[in-house]
Amino acid sequence: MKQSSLFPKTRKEAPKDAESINHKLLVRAGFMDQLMAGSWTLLPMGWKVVTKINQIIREEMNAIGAQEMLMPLLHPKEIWNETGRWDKANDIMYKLSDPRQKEYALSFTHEEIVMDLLRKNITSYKDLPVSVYHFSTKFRNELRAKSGILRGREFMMKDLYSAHTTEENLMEYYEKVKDAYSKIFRRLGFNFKVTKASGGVFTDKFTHEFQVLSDAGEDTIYWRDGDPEAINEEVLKGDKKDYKSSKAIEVGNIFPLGTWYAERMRAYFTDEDGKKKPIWFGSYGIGPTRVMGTWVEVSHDNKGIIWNKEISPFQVHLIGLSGKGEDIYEKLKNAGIDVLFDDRDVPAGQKFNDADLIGIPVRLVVSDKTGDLSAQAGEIEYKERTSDKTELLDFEEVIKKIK
RNA sequence: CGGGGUGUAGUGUAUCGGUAACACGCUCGGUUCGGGACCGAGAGACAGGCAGUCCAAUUCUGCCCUCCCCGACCA
Repeated sequence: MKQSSLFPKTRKEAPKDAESINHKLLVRAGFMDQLMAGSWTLLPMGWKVVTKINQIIREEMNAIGAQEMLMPLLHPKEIWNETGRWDKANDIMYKLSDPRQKEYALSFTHEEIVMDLLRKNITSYKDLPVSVYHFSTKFRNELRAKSGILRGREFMMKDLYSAHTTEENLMEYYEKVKDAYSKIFRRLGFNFKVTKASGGVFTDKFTHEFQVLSDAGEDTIYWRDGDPEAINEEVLKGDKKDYKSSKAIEVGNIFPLGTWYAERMRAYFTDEDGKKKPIWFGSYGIGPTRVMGTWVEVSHDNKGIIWNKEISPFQVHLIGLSGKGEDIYEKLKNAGIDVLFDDRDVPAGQKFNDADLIGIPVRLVVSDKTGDLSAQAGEIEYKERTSDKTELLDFEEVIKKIK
């Protein structure tokens, strides 16, 4: 991608209302744009980042046998009435009606929809277990959207649902998902804690949250060294004196929901003894857009964002000075490298500042000073976003470093 | 939803009763070309909206809206 045609341009100043780090940096660097409170466009680079986050999630979901699909976002009132959540979730659910007065909800989650699929398609214990997931928009009427992209009214979520014949089988899978989620957040590079929490409007049982330690978080979690899990303040009763604590951002949450949904929606299967039994159910969510915002909160400096190679919008940022770089750009592309080539006719300082702001982990510079592969010796300046050191490498060495 | 802020060119700000200025950005020309370079010339705003006060309102008053922050709420 040539930076001269990248949409949009970077900004020198953050919007004046922006206070949170992710809001300031993601807007300045051109990753997202605000339409209204809690509502964001993911601009081309922002979408690339989210796509990479999604891909990591997808790989780990597929690895535990989950099947990807896509469900509607416009839901009929009737299905929400079946569980009583049309009224129970009134505060958070966007409701609308069409010209004929038929009422709908914009999806804030999909338990009811999956349960409907299950009752239509699952008849025997032989049909279970099943786990399905999708990536889609969630609408939640937050009383107060805030903190940039961390708490929006419309955001992306990967939600996974699993169905089982027994509680044991559900809990076995629940643990699998817990491991898969841990693997995802480890791959993404977060310092996070698996945290015991309550279930909110979803279940009376305990649940687990995946909490990234950050002052920008809304939750407070407690843990003791050596414990496998932290505890959310909301469920930690009693003495906190032996615990360490931190603010944290919830990036994922898993719920062992049990048979509550199946009982209300008549989703039964026939077991080995020919008896009708309710399906055991669990749901599991990760918010990729919040993950992006969280990454910026925990990985930036005073110059800009610092992506890691897993979710960086591009693998390398090639800066051409004095009109150089085009041939290196072509070579990198041909080598399969996803490169952002700053071919703009602007001062070098502006290019370097933008590179720092955008935060691609590897920066290459080609100029009169470095020489040019097509010319003679061929040297490319190599620098990592997190380091002040630069070194001169030839093309092959650069490729080796990147891969 | 309660409380507190906020709203002026694309962005960030100034003016604070006499009809809007500056910086950045943008356009054109020229000089530059390794950390947002320089010179010159331009374009760009019925000052969030609606009422009201006043000879006169961006400026004062009221209502509404917006966005941000604190709280409540919250997969």
